[in-house]
Amino acid sequence: MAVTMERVAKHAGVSLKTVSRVVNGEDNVTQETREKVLHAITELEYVPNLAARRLSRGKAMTIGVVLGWPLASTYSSTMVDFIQTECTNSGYNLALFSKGKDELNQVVQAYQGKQIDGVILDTIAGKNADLRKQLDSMQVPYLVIHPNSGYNDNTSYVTINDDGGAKAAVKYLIDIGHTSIGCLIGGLERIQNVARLNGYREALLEAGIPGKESLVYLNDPSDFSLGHSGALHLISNNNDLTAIFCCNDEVAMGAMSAIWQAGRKIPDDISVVGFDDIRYAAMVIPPLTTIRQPIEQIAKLAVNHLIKMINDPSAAQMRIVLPTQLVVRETCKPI
Amino acid sequence: MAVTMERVAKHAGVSLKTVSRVVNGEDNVTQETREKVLHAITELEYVPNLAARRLSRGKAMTIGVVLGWPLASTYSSTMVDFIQTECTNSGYNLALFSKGKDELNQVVQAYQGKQIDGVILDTIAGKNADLRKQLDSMQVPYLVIHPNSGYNDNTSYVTINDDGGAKAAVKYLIDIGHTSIGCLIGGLERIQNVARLNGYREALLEAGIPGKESLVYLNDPSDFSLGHSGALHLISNNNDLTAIFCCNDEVAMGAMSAIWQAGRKIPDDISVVGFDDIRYAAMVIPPLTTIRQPIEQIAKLAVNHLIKMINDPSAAQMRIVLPTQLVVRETCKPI
DNA sequence: CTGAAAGCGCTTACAG
DNA sequence: CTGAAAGCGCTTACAG
Repeated sequence: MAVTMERVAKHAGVSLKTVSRVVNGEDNVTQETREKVLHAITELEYVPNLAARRLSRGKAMTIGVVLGWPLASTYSSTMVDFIQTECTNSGYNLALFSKGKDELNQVVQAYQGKQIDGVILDTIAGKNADLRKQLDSMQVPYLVIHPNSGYNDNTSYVTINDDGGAKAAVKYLIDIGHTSIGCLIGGLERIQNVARLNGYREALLEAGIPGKESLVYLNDPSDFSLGHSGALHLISNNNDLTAIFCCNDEVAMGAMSAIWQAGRKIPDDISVVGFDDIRYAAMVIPPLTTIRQPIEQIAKLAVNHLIKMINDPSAAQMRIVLPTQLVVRETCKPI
Repeated sequence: MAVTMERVAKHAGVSLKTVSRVVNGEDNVTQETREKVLHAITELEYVPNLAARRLSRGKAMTIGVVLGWPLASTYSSTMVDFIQTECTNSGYNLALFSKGKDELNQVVQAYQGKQIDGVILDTIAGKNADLRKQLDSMQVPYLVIHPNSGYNDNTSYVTINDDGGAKAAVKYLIDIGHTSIGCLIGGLERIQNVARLNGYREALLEAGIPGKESLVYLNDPSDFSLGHSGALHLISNNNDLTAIFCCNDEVAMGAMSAIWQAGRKIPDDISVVGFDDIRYAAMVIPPLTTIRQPIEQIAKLAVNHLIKMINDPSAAQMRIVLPTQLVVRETCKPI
């Protein structure tokens, strides 16, 4: 019933194996033969049966993504969207796993059941040492987006220059005249937060501005409510506060709400800078000045390298740190 | 190398087919035999090879989800998250397709290539008549979440009582004393928007409050910027405006920003009600009063019924309209 | 209640 | 450059 390689082979007057060669783009086929086969494929509207390919190849042609952040967070869903596109482009499917849904067993079973060939972990999922240990011991190809510490020496990853990004954000504030700059940051058990805090401090240091404890507010998780309570805290503890650097855009959104609520204006009274450049950053009023992460590029690098690892277990490790970019919108004002 | 049914069979001293019966939960197996097999499975840590199952069953055990909204929208990613969970619970995988990525061909090829057994369309994807026609002609099991009009008589769907939800929201505003209530609504080519507008009008009608053209602002798409420009429009055209009903939460977020920006307070000067109860609704300042959609329930019904359709092409159609619920938070104030 | 055989649609060696 | 055979790990009839 279904159009199979066999039917294509008969139609083209060649062997099944030759059809297989053409379909898989192998090169030891005459131009003439290839065209006959291609014609038959077009005519019969042949589409390969992936299940069969998977079974015979012993590959799932599917990549697992383990999410620690909720998919409903804008950063995660944007990332997954790009990963999905890249998977599709490379002939792979995407299987989603979420933390808190017994992810360790789910992933292990999926790998053993040949449902996935490799795994991408987000920064939170990557903190699960049991998971990593299990993946290591089963020799599952995997890589981490935004790694933390305590990793295997040969764990591959892709991340961004958090330090540099934060520094650029704060340097921008300093350049336009701010000196009393608050900092809203998430839990320091995550290296990204440590790096962003460092960037903040480095920028101050280079400008010769002394740091003040009361200007740094630290809490976890780094979400809307951190931004909200943090901004109120900074405002009430620093009379001269004129700017706030937030460790991500959702935190910035929380800070902005709190600032308005406190009766201050953005950017007239207080300037705000975010981090990530998620979809909402440009939509907020006023549009948020922030540090852009190259989310699409991260997704592409991760998928492509994971596929390399899948096809060649001895593939060189990948450790890439991507640059970020300051996006100036309307939440900052020169003093 | 891999633990197969054959190895389990040998280990348990039964035939391969008996193992298959136990694994698939068929009932014509003695309790005793079953336990022997179960023991062997546990001992060998057997996990079924899905690729093999797919090939032999001729089923992909995978459900496709076609998204018209960007996955980065909170409503979509929340829905997908629930769909994914339900798929996992039912032994299915999830394959994501996004509009604008040549979704028609992607889906058709995936179905022909036995990568997916059926499809769930979101409301926007469901508007693609070519897609639906193609799916119909290929007899692909599919259903729509929040359908529009122009459908086949036997298209299954699950949706919510948009009309009733909107009416409840506006009735609530009326009950606490509001009479000059604005309405921010998306394009009327989508039935959901038509229904929500109707609900708004019905509530006014029942309360004997005359409708005013200047109180309804209509634009597309129904996103943050609609809320922002719409609220400014309503404010400048209605001196007595005391409340705004928004067709979704993102629109409400836009409206809230604009209201603050215009120097008005929420809820002191203007009350706001949203729709959907997305994740951000509770995080916004002040927390947004809104109409909750049972997103999880929608996801479950959709997945479970699609699986029914997949396994029994003659399955009865499903047309479910779920109730909504008013969630009172802090954006509304009695007059 | 249990089992032996054939087949799902490909790919992987192995020949020639 | 091309092909025939065996096999991937299950399930689907068909027997008994």
